[in-house]
Order: sequence, then structure tokens, then C-alpha cells
Amino acid sequence: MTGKELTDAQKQEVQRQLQIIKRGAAEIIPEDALKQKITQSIVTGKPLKVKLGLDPSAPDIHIGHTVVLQKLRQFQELGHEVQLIIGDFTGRIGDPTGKSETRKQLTEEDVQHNAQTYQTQLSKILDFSKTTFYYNSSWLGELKFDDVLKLAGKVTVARMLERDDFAKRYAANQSIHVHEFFYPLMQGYDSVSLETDIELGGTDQTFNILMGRTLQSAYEMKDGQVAILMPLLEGLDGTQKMSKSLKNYIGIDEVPNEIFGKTMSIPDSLMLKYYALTTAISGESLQELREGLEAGSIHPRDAKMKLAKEYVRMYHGAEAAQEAEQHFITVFQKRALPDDIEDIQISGELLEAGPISIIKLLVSMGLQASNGEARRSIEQGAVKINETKIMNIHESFHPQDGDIIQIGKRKFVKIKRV
RNA sequence: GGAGGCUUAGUGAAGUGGCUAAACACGGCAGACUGUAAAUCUGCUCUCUCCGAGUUCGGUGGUUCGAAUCCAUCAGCCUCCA
Repeated sequence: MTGKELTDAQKQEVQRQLQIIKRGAAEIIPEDALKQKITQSIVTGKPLKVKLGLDPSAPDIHIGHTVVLQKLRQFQELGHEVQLIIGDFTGRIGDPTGKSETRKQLTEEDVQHNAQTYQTQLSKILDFSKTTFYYNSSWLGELKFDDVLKLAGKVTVARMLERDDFAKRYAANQSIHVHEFFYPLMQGYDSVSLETDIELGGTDQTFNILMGRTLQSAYEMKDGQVAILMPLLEGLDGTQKMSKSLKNYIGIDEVPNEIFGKTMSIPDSLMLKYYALTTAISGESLQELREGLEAGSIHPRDAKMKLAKEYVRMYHGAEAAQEAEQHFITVFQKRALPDDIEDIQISGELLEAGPISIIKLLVSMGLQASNGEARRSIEQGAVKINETKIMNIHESFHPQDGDIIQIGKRKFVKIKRV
């Protein structure tokens, strides 16, 4: 540390930054090191380097990802800099989960394309004047086997097996491939290469991020990076972590009505967590909301609609937010047909061919996966054509341009001649 | 290098020669009730069909009137010994 005394203003600034950074974080390891780094940064005027790794194979950002992104944004607002790593090299392994084996190496074009997608989506949240993108292949790809041995020599197998996921798989007699051990090493080496001060991630990243800290000191950098771990956000099912593969996510690139609707279907119990971690709501407003909900002066549905609207506003703008809200009210509260039904292209031949079995029609339009599924939907009264419920599975129908087919509560389609 | 075990529908998991398209749970879809919340109740959930039929139980090849169930072989995974 510097020997100099801090001025009162500096002390205050340290406190202010600490407070903002700590908000919402599940864990900060170690906390006093964070304070030191902030202090140092204020004294020297040098921004901190805050790192986040991105998986190059799945470039669609969802609300779950935005938990860390919001935190990064806060760092930027405090004047710090963000290092975003496109893990094009680590992506060859994939973060070990036991599910995936060694992944296919993405082509150069894939990586470029995905990186581009990230940039577009991230620009909605981050300040790009304080953001730098890196590809970790640019240093990991340069290492010789010698270097790899040196890296692997820094860590013991016993330490590796402490990682929650490895420990569980080992105990459950599931396979662990040696190369999987390299994932945390590689991620940690990224921090060595970039001299990262702080790495952000979900709590499931604890091991990997601490590995960066270990490696930095092993490579004789003075003090290792600080881990800031954000809580994992449960998805629409309310229990499992939001993820694309579980299909319980709200993607920020989804159409406004989907974002709105999906948000409305999250369990009430998660609402405040969503507010706190994925919006820019102030501490005071959050407190008011919490109290209002507890006291019953705010209806949970209204609070959720506000959240849904806010998401659409953040990612598609105010006008879209207004429209999505209107759509929701029309379709689900008034149970009326929406006015912006998606068109489905139907060839002219089909329209002219005369009546067609409804089951065949639904399947041929891709609205149902199989005849059996289509039959089931009809039997259960889920299918409506032009607002008339179809009761008989044998019924035929002569589709016309502009006819509206509805399946269940939320699937609407309008026939469009091609 | 040696010995043994496991592999069943989206997932977990029963089933060890015919009564098994295959229990059960979860998930999924739909309906009722609602706030497209939760909870609850009901129905459906391999494919094609009016009955009924067809293709399934890691791959392949056998045995048998008949196999998810027995045998051989290949593959994947796991354990123990070295």
C-alpha cells in the first residue's frame, strides 16, 4: 500500500464505490483485497481491470447473464475498465459439467460471427468506450507444451478435485477427463495474461475464478485478482439456473411480446431478485417495492408487469415496451385476439386444393409435431379457427387467406397466401 | 495388462423368455381455477390409424414358435487389482 494518508474525500469515495460494488454480490473473495484495489485505483487514478469471460459457442444473452453485466456496468460507471474475453480457445473444452465431451472446434467464421452477436447485444448494457474485447486463443494458442507443463505444475490433483463439480462426479463414479482439468487453468491463465484486477462471474464460477487468483500469485504477480461472485438467477421454472439448454430463459434479443410474456410467468417469489439483480433500480425504490408488496398495497401482478415492461424498454426501447404491454392486456387479460398475429406462409396450391383435414393442416404448417399431438390438442379443446373451437378431430377445413388459427392460449397464426 | 459391473422413451428409474409400447416419478402439452404467478384438480405424452397396426429398450449377428429379457461380438461408461 501507499504510505500516504488518504484525504477525507478519497476515503469517502472508497466507501461509495465499495458500497455500490457489494450490492447484490453473493460473495467477494477476499473483501479486504477489493478495498485495497479500489483505494489504490483512487490514489493512482488508474482504473481497475475487471474481467468477464464469454462462451463463444452460445452468443445469445439472456436475463441470467445480465446479472454480471449489470455489475460490470456499475464498475464502468465508477470509472473502471472492462475486459471481455471471447473464450474461443477455452471453448474447445467447454466448462466441465459432465454433460459435454470435448467440443468441436469452432471455425474462425463462427467465432467472428458469435463475437459480432455479442457486441451487438452487449452494447445495450455496457459502455463500449470502457470495454475491450480479447480472444483467449491469442495467448493460449501460443503456449508450447513446456509452458503447459509449467502451468499444470502449479496445481495439484487434490486441489482440482475440490471443485464441486469434479468432486460430485468423482464420488458418483462418473468420468472426468484429464483435459477438463485444463479449463480452470486456462481461464486462470487469462487473468495472468491480462493482469486482471477483478474477475466477475456467477457463484458457479467460484473455483475457476479463484484459480485465476492462485495462478496470478504463482506467476509472481503481486496480489491475485479479486473474485466477485454474483448469485445465479433462477429461470422461469423458479428452481433451476436460467440457461438456454433448460429453455427457462428470457433472451434479450427475443421479440418484445415474448420478453413480456415470459417475464409475467416467473414466480412471484423471484420478482424482487430479478428487480435487484437485472435492472438498474435504486436501493430506495427496491425497498419501497418490497414494502409495498409485503403490505399488500402493490399487487404482485402490477409489479411484475412493470418489470416486464422495463425489460422490453431496456432491450427494445420505450415504444416497444408500450406495445408489448398493450398486447399482453389484450390477449391475456381481455382474452381477445391480438392485432399483430404472425403470418404463416401457405402455398397457393394448398389453399386451392379445397378442404383439408385439420390435423394434416396443423402438422403441415409446423404448428404441431405429429398427427398424434395435433389430435390430442383438438380433443382437449385447444384448437380454434377464426375464434371457433374445433371439436371433432375428423373435421376438415378449407383454409383461406387471413384465417386465424389458435392453439392453446398463446399460439396464434394467420394464414398468408404465398 | 487382468477381473467384474452398467447402457431401457426428453430425464431419472422399474422390468430378467410370452399377460410389455414397456410400471413409476419428474419434465412437457392441454383443460379447469387464476394474475399466462404459485398451489390444486383433470386429461394426454413413440408413429400411423375408426377398430387396429407398425417401429422401439447402446450397435450388429444369433438361439427360440416367441427376446428389452438368453448367447456371441462391437462400442461407450464405471469399479477393483496391477
